[in-house]
Amino acid sequence: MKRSMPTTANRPARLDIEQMRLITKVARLHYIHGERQAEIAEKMGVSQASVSRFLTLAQEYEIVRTIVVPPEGLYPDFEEELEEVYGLDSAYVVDISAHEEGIAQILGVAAARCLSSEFKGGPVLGVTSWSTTLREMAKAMEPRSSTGIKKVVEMLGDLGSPLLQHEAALATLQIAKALDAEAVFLRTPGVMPNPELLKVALGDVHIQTALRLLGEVDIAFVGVGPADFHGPLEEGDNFFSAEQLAAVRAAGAVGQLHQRFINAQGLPVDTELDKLVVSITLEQLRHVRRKIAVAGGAAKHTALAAALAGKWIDVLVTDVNTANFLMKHASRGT
Amino acid sequence: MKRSMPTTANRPARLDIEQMRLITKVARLHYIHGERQAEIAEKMGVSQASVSRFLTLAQEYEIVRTIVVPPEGLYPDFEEELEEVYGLDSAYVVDISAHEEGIAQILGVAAARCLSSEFKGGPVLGVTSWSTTLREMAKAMEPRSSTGIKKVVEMLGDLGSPLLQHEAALATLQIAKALDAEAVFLRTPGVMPNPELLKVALGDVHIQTALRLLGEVDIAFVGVGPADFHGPLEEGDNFFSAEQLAAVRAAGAVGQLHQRFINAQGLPVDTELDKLVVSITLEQLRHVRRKIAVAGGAAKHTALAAALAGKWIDVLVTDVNTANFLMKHASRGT
DNA sequence: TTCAAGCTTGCATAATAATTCATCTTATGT
DNA sequence: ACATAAGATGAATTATTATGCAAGCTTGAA
Repeated sequence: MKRSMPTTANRPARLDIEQMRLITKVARLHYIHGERQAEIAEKMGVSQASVSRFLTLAQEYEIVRTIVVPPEGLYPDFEEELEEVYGLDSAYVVDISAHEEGIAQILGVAAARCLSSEFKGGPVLGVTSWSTTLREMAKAMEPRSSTGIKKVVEMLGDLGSPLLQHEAALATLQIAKALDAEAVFLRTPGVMPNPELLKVALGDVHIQTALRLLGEVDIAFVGVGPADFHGPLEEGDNFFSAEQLAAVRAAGAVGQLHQRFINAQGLPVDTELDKLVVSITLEQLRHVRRKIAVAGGAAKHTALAAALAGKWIDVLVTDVNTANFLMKHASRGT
Repeated sequence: MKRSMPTTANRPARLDIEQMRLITKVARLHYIHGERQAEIAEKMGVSQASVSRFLTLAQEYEIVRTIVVPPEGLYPDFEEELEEVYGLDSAYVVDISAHEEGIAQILGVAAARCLSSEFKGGPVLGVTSWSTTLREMAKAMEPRSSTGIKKVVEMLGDLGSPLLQHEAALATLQIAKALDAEAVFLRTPGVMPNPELLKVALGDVHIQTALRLLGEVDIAFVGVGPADFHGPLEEGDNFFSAEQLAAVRAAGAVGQLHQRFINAQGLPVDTELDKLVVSITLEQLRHVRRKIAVAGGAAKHTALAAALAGKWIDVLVTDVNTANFLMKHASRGT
């Protein structure tokens, strides 16, 4: 574990399946069963040096991933208060003060960790993989079976660049695989230029299947964001124009859930834009039993407060600063 | 990362928040930024030893977790479980769905690895080339030298049509060639109509040579099948009659190894039929050092479970569905 | 066939990490 | 205040892991 860490994993060409098997086996023996390289080497009839090299390869191919989870329960007071004030089923507040960068990664990892307690029953899980946080969560998820989840369905069409779309699809697949469930994609632009094009898209049978499934979602990762450009999005790619966003803000929108706009009280802001979006509707979202939001960072403060006010969230995973803001906001409001 | 791995993380009492932050920070510096313990120690003004201890704590508190994600199509967890539950030397599980047509090749590679890696001293290899799986394997085997194998001997006489017999002989030859060994054939009907004809066959000197060699087999590809017609066999050609099979099933047989019947516990089912078969006896098979079974498919599930129960298999190569069945079967059994 | 380029492997060893042990701190009972 | 035990800490040591290098194996061209 020396200098092979720079995370910038160069992705060499695909390897022989036999090689992969070997690497995986070695990785499991070392990291899961805790055997020393020398032991493994003897067992497999190779040199310790080779075992070391296999483990390096395992890192490069991301067969092994080392994740650092911010410790849980450092802020029990915040968590209880948030649950109390906003009527949440549960709140997770993580500490990001020690870490300059990568809030999305930290939240994602935290979310992956609290999955185990949240996932009971419910055969259909809804995700929005275009969110950076959720993609990080996908990476940090450990494969496990016997979750009740049968299907993992995307709740929002494509946004952003083709590269981003690809990554989103990959993340959905990773989540599905980790839960031993089937992935259902929603491969169509998430925001259409005009209502007619949306009608055309709805003709596709795959799209129809996915959209029908959105009415049966049991657990959803709610995507919360400001009524503005944010994250990896820019004007141009499958998204609203600056004018459209300005207009909807003028109509009172302060945030959106899967690109469905809401005002400060959490009520839907009904505009024409709503007819351009391919995503779970607020009406459908209302019937989801468990709505999980994983979000943090100053940019999302107001939107989160709105979503909470509208009771759109059952489980919140956020950072301590955001928790702080939300508490102050609540006391100001009342 | 020495011997603190046993997963049985004892959960020490809750720690100070500052302590937690410190540990998290150290963990991130080390695992995410890849800094050495000495660097971190200097940066934080403590000794390298302390950093090491912090990292150990991080493991214990599960602030760092190392996850192993098997590549698509690999099932190391199944393999380990099978080895554990059935006391196998090694198990090899392949993905059927992904490589619909290439599965035979994968099995071949697997078998070749079993042969090459573990045995130096075993000069006699036993095969049953009438099995479809084994013939496919023969085709896929790459020539390799320096296996200790000197002779490849057929362990079961002819079954099925003349064409099939020809293919079987060819497969035996291919395997022998690939291993740079001598092929010893057993060119006589595998199932005789009556005991007298069997005696006649035993008069042949070639047959005698082959049968004598069966007592010295070191490695065997065990042929496992149901107590029924199966594979390319039909009533009529060198095989039991439907009545005979029904009778032996009534006597408790659920499967057979080279046409020697066994019951659900893997114990021999002794009937008259045993005197009609020209193949390695169960008694002889028991003394084979390495018994390799390459088998899959729903038809063989029960028979495989029986063979495993009777400890007739040391190395198992199978498909993921069969592995699944075998695991469920094992847990039901206990 | 022969040769060389390009890989792979294992040995020996350098680099890194874990542990022991003596020492120092701190908390607590008397 | 003193004694004592429990806990931390770091220097030195031991254990483990990574890597430079040369030898061996393949492949492909001549």
